[in-house]
Amino acid sequence: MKPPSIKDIAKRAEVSITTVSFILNGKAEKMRISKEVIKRVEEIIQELGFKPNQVARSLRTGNTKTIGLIVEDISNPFFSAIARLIEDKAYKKGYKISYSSTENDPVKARELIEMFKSRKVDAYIIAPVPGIEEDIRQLLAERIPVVIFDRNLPDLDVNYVVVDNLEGGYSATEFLIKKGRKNIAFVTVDVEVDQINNRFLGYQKALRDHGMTANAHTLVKIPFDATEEDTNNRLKVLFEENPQIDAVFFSTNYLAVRGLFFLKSIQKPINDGFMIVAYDDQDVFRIHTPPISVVDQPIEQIAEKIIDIILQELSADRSLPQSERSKVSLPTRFIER
Amino acid sequence: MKPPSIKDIAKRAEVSITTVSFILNGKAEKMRISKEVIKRVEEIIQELGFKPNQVARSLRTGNTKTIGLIVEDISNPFFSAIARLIEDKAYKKGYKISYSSTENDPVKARELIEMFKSRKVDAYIIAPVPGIEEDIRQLLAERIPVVIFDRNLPDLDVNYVVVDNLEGGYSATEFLIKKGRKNIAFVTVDVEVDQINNRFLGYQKALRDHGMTANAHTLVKIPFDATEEDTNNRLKVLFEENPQIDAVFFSTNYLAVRGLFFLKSIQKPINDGFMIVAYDDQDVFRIHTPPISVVDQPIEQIAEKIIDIILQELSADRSLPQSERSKVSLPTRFIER
DNA sequence: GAGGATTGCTTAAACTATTTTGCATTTATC
DNA sequence: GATAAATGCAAAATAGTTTAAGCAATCCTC
Repeated sequence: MKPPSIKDIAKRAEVSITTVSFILNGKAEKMRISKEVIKRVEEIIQELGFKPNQVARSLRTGNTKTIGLIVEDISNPFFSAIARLIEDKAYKKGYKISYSSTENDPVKARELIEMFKSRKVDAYIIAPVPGIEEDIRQLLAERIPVVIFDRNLPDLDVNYVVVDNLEGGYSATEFLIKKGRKNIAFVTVDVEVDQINNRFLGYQKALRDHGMTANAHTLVKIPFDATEEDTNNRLKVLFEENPQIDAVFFSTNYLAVRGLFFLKSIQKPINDGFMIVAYDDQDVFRIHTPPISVVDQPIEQIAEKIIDIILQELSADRSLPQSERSKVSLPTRFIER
Repeated sequence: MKPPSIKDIAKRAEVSITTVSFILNGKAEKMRISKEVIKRVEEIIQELGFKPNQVARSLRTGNTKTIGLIVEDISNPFFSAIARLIEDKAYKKGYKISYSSTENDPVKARELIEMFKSRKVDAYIIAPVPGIEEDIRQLLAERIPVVIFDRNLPDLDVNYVVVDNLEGGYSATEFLIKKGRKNIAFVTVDVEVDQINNRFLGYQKALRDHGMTANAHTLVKIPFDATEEDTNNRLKVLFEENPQIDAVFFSTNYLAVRGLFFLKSIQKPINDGFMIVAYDDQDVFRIHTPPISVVDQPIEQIAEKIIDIILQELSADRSLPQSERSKVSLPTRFIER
């Protein structure tokens, strides 16, 4: 019992396929199809429960009504929250989302772009990894809408939505300094991405502005694919070799979570003598005792901006000369707890 | 600068489209295409960077190499973790995932299935809502692979992967009873889904087995779309009207999180005199002071089972008589903290 | 009042990029 | 010179959209 095709509808209504197509696509008026025919066809569509085959449609029209979402890890709360918000808005415009996780691996990222290309997704939303600049440039050359977010790729002229990570890093560090911290460790992920770099630069700048300098010994770079155990070991070394540390700034949400577990495991209390700040406002940080101060990213705004840019480009006449790229940088908000 | 099509390759190699197609699909041997031709064509494919148009391919072959994932809310850590694990395995077999969130709304769920149908996804992974039985039955009638998970739809003969929620509810409740709790409240979501019902039944059974009965006053059903404020108000009423409560069992992860925030806000301590258990092992529960005991679902196993079933059905010869449906129920694990 | 344009409706055929079936041609073998 | 093997292609099919054209009746113009 195959689902009916447009041909079945046409046959049953005793009109041509074209006529059905016009009616389906709201061109009945323009093509001056009689009210009776429209009614008859629509009734038959109802009756047989006909739904146009989107694949055939895509082949002919060249658009799939699908947006490709490429992130670092869809199970990271930051990305899944973004995914959820984007999905909602896209859905209202008839777009579906296809997602993939890169694990910060440029090879995989490139493969994913290839895969999405062959699937002819209409637009791309990408949390990029360095090393895929050329692939993105390629997309742009084909005039396919692209927005990158979370991180920028500085030498690429592309729409982006990021937050001011330098400011974010600065505010977190300054907070700690004002709380009298003298030895602020910086724990980060060992990936050369723009947003992480900026968080570090903000940290560095805040230190300098207050007459301090970053200490190479208390800067820990943890590989993205490090296990929890591995992470713990590195943190252990950090604290053993640098007992003077009186605060830690974690540059990513998941590292901060691991850090909290680690501190709990070694029973190091977080208090007036030892402070923590994290990136991203998540439940864990609010619920922790004591609560953890964080640099909060405006997730709703980020998602909204992304999808607005995408939908706007999708609806724009692509034959016209391209308008300016949208370059959006949103402020972070430091939440003191 | 459009990407090249198979036609361009054929023209450049001075062979027919058919030949290129055979080479692309590894049928060159079988179709006795000469080594030289194969080599020449492959070189040109390389040179022009040709990637077959998956849309055209799908139209012709009838499969899209896409799996539709329909969950309650992709930003819920339980679902996003599942999504991530499924994605990995599917990707290795050349499948992509398209996702959507139902918000427990049967109307939206039905629309999503329709949308996926018109997009001709090859298989469905669904965390179902009551009211979509008929739509799923329809899919099954068309012999499309479907796995439902998280919740079962009892009157449907379909593959499913669930956990033993009755046992889960039982173990959590029994733990509290053994800890000497006399008045255990049950806070749940007001949706008639199988897994939530079973958690309640487990709770009820444990009470009965220990000579107690569920108290209707300490059973709180919170609408799925309730705001946090709304949730707080309901919890406030619960505790004000039932000061005798000495434990709460939250039937879902997000309600437990809200509950913890609420308890924090009214400064009600969690200790030997007042205990909490939650569903799903999440960071928040582990990091909380004191740590919260939970009913842990084996997420990796769930994801693995789901995708195994799907991939197996996708690779099976659909013309053959259908083999038995897979009905998987995995054990939960109570983690005492 | 003859020829062309317009109107209102409908349709045949082309097009999208690929797979697949059945057939055609060439070359080698005896 | 017939047969078989080797090699490759034409054309149909997939399910839609879109273009250009057809038809009959009416209107316009010189």
